[in-house]
Amino acid sequence: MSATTKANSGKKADYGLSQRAYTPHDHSHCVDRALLHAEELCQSKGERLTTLRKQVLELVWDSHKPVGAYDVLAMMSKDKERPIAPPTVYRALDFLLEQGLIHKLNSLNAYIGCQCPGRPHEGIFLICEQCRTTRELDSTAEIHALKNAANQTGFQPKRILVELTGLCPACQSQQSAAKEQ
Amino acid sequence: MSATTKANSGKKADYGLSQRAYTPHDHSHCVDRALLHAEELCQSKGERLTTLRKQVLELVWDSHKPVGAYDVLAMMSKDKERPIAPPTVYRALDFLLEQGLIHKLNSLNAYIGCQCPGRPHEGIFLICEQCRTTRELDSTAEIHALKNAANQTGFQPKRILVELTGLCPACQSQQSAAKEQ
DNA sequence: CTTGAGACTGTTATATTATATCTTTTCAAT
DNA sequence: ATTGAAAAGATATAATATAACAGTCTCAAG
Repeated sequence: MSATTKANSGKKADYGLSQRAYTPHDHSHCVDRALLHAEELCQSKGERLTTLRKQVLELVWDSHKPVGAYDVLAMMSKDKERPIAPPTVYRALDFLLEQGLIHKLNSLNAYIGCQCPGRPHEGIFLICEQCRTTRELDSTAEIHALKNAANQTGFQPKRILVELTGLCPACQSQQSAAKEQ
Repeated sequence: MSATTKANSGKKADYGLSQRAYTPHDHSHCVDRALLHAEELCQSKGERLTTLRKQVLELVWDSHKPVGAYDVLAMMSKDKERPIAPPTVYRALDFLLEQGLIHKLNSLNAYIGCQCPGRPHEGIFLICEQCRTTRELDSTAEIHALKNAANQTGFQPKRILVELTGLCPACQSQQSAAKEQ
């Protein structure tokens, strides 16, 4: 088949930080960065990033994989006498969605931390069907092309949702390795 | 704004039949056509388009708006002593999805008839946030662009989901008319 | 025609995801 | 301290979807 090469040999756009989703790394840095961004963003907008909301954000950022609302719920309830109730989690998720700090993946009913908050943008998500690792492609050109195509038909687009499901680099090489046996 | 004209004046891609979703028309034709296509397709593939499945397909095609599984359920149960159970509907929907006769709109948890079955394709959906009328844009160019962009990053895309939410031509003119008052 | 295997449907129960509503708490501004 | 608005707690329930098993239909092989 085609390009499974790891290091992008320089030709195309810089896909930046989120590429690290696929490679081992000290994930606590990602979480720290996300929390810091969130603090700053909320500060500047006069929004309240409460303990609860921060905790939910941190749990959503638990990995580079999408997390269900009830996963968050379970994680939060773990070391509590009395479990948290769903609305508590959903309200926090809704807040974070509104602030653009997380995204909802509609094909999975799950949530993932926004990899480039601040800049308002509409994500294109690359979801690995095997390991579920999900990466955000901040590619405005394609989004524009889509919106233009829609406009051509008289439709006035406002929000756009793009989710690609397939195999991430790691899972591709794993599969081809398995085949060689 | 732009092109709401019925007969496409030749310049751009042929957005064909589905444009009619926005304009009054004898919808029974759409349903008949869909059912006929379905018959032919199943025939040719050796699949069984049973009464139940046909009925579900017909109900999904009830309008150019997405329909929830439980809407179908309700419609089917209406003139029955004993109501239909969810799995019955979901199984039929799954079958129709597999055959490419309907699509699922993930942002709405709802289903809509495929406006160009047969040709395997991946839909781009234009969902009106006001009247919910939904139209399928059979635009392969943008899909390719997206897949390419994904490939550039080493991701191997398999399925793709694109949903645009906004205002359909009819609801746009309604809104601007309302403003003029 | 019979029959048997597989496909389809029925039925019951339950899982998963999400929201409505009302109460209590927090917290910043007065 | 008071208070008013926003946030969080608590209870109930809605909406969407699937698991598991039993019964029925279909159709081709005998």
